[in-house]
Amino acid sequence: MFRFEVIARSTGSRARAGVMQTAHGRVATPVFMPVGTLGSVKSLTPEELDAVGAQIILGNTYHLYLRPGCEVIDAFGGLHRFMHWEGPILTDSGGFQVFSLARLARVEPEGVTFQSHVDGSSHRLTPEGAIAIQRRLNSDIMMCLDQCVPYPADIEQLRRAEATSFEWARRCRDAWRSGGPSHQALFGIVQGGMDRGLRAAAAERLGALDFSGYALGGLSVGEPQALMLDTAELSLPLLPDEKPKYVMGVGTPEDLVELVARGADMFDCVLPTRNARNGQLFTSRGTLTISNACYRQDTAPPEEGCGCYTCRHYSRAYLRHLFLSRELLAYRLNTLHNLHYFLNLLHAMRQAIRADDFEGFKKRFREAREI
RNA sequence: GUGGGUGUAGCUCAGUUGGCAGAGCACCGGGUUGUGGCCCCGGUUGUCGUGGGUUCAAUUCCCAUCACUCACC
Repeated sequence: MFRFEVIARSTGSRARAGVMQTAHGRVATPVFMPVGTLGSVKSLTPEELDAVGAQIILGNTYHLYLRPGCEVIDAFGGLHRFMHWEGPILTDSGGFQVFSLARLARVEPEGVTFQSHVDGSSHRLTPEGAIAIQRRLNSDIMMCLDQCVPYPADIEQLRRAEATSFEWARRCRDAWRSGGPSHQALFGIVQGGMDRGLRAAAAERLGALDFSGYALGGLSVGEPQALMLDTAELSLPLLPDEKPKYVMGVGTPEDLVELVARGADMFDCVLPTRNARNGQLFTSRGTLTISNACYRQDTAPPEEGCGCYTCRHYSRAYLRHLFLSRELLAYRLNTLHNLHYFLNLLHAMRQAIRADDFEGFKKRFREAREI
């Protein structure tokens, strides 16, 4: 059911364009996936997401399992009908959240025991359990349970987390296969921190497990951008060329351009949506902090020439007013603009790769920010 | 009219046994990378109600006065 095909490659870089076929539709890559952790891309309806160009969105196992709970989503046959989004959905396994949100996470070979950040209740998440939950959510792409390590970390800590993540990946794959042929895809996640030897070994041995696709985890966890890019540059070519490659949790527009150049196909990041709610707008010339006093009487849209709903109808002065007044509309309009910017950026990259002009695209992208 | 209370940053209020005036919020910048509309980091702001007195020094002690406020008549 799940298929991926590379349809164009850039000659001056590793950038490539492809098509991913999922149970709920096709996705053109490279792609940016808006994050809808709790079954909603915050402040937007699915119709608006569609209109702004979203092809696939993210949901989160950890969050949805804790609230509203699988039995609620079961009644709808999965997340799609529950949230009224009939396009593709990728669910994160919850590994990252257990370590970033939950209290008292304890890792054992069997799985991870943690306390809910919602009500303090105790839970255990195992690789098999993570797959079982994602089956019930009925996502198009499931992710393996893994262990993410902050930066910096010592080599022993990295080694242990990578070993655990690999073992869990193997068990996730077995659990996935044990149910017979599935319309759901499963991606493996490469860990190993910023240690080159560990990363390379992790990428190679995970690549042998024949997942539907592969992800780089544990990036953008506090390391300098150059180190993140170096780590991705080292790891991406070591993963099977015919499979989609997903860099998790990244990143800024600059990060995305640099990672596409290094062969990445998929991204997700909270930056466009979260920063929208915090008043930061992304434009081709850089970021714009809408609360700044210089926009108080500015009648121009956030970005001149931008085709998004927000820029076609509203001024910086009005958006500033809405944001400072904490009006709900501020979150919606800012989110619409930022997602439009990110999705449009990826659209432009796909076109450039297909026309084999990715280098030209990069040049124009950089020049716009230098003005 | 009588008695009491309160006047300190834009707002709500600390404080000083007399020694360069503080907090929270607001405001102004910055941050945010597999999401808690959260949070974090910097910064600006004062005739200390007014006028006198005592003192080397008063926002602080004393006197007067004004404003607001409460109780009683």
